[in-house]
Amino acid sequence: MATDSNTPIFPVRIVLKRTGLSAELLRAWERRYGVVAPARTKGGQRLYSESDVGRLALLRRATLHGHSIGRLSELPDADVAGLLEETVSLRSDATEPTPADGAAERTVKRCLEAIHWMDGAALDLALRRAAVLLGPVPFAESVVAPLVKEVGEQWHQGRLRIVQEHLTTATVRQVMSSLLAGLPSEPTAPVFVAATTSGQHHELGAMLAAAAAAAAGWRTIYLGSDLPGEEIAVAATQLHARAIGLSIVFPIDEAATEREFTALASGLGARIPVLVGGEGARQLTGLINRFGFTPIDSLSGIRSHLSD
Amino acid sequence: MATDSNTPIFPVRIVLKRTGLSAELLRAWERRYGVVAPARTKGGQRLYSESDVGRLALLRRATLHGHSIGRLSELPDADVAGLLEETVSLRSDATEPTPADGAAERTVKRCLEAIHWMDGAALDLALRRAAVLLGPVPFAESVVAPLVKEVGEQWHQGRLRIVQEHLTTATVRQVMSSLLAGLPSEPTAPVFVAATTSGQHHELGAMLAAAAAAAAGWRTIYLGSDLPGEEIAVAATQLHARAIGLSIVFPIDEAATEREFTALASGLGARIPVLVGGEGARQLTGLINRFGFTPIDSLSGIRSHLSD
DNA sequence: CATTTACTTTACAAAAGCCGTACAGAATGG
DNA sequence: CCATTCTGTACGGCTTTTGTAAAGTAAATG
Repeated sequence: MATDSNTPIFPVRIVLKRTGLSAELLRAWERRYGVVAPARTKGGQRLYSESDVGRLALLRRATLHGHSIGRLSELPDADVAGLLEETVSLRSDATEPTPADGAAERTVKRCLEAIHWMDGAALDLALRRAAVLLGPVPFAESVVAPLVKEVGEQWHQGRLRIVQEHLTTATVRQVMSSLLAGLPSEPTAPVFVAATTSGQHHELGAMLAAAAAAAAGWRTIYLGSDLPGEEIAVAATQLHARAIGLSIVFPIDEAATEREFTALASGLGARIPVLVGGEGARQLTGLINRFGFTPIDSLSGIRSHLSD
Repeated sequence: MATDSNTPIFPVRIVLKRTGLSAELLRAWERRYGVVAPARTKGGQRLYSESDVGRLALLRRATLHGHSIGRLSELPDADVAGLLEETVSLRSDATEPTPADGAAERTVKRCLEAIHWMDGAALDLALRRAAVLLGPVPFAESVVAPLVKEVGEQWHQGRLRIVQEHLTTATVRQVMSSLLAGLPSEPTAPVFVAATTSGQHHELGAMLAAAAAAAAGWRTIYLGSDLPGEEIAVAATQLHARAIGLSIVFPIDEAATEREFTALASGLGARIPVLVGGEGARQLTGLINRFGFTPIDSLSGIRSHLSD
């Protein structure tokens, strides 16, 4: 092929965009540590290859997690990736604070501010920054989930307008879906169907479930919000889904939910596990168990359930 | 064959229209980089072939995404397309050059098929391919708009299930929003607010309006569907919107729509133009005019209105 | 034949890059 | 604690790249 991952083709501005580095810093890294050695045009301008970009993005994430560029620069890509993986996973159980750690809270705060001013661009920017910094899964767990919860509460208390909630939904959805698009998915992987039952208009919970499933390697189909149980059943059957994720937030209407569950359960020929999350799941555990569904109270809960 | 994609038939002015290039720039590209070598008439005027136009459109889009024309000019079409896909954040399995003409119709057909089988991945892929190939505006006009219309009709006739409509919405939304994210936007550009009034759950019309506005250089805020008129007014005021886009599809309920319009109009302090599109706009022109709003019947209608 | 459209060449200017150098805050190591 | 790196950032002068404009001529159009 004419363009493999070592063909120098990307001008510096694209590299900056994709890695989030500043021009000065990138040049400093090259000059001082030789992190990459881009080809040059006749006139002397840099031309980077796909693998250069990958390495730079990796290095940047690693530095943001506290590693020093001087040391990293001597390591091959694989080692950097290993190191990064190690630190990120360490953080989750060792609760050792790293520089990137307060980032989640700060991002949530900044997002709430942006939502208050209805500044969609700022919201988008803050979210994307955090997404790059943290990686898809921690981003979903430590930024989106708390943000959604907070927005839900404020909206419930009348401290946020409907538009603000809508704007949040639209923006978060954009960011999440562009993240999901970046996750690899095997055509043979088991299928996960995410949706929200009739009357449930808050779709971010389902979106989060979809993200968690996708990150766990499942092929994820996101059906959106406000779907009759019967329809969900049809889709799940036709798609040979191996699991279904529902989100119930508000209103928490036990009778209506029961109707939907009944329709869903009777429409499902085979026994397909149904995971139910969201604020509503906490309050309706009885109902959920009665149908043989599984209540979920955190994103990591989804992950562990999907591992089976 | 008399007219294959290499037959030179297009005079320069058509090419300018279709690619969005300026005459000077096009000639500069030919002179300096030899991006295409059009045939000439006896008198020396340029005649471009279909594949020339395709290549030029592709190159233009790639440059807008930050690639430098000097490098791109050395690459064959397929590589440019590959690069573009990559930088617009897609993964490609390469192959299939297809810089062809009936692409739009074929894509719509393929999409309908995918929708029928609820194959979200295939739908996504088909849409993204077409989006890269055609560019945002033609994509919206010649693929998304017809597709949405067709899906709406089939759904209305009961030939499509609710899930299928939802799946379509979710997927199209993803693709569109990743496209929109790629469009440049000046912080000083006028603001366009797109939404759907209460009771209107079909949001793709508003999404299309948002795309058209963004492509015309506006800063676009997409608020989503099912919003009370009052809320739209608040958002538009706070954001200093210079225009508002609404989409009305179904149900076409004149009384309800009038209520929403009243709330919207009374909430808008300054006179802000309100564009109303969708199937409903055709049937409610009287109402729309009564409020001083502007009925819109095509995407290009939006564009021309926003030029003022 | 007059007006519009298109062509070529030449030139200019803004944008984007490059480099060297410098500086300040943080981290490191005695 | 202080001195010494290590790192990120900034400035200023220069080159390359790219888009746009001007001037003069020729072709097309009605």
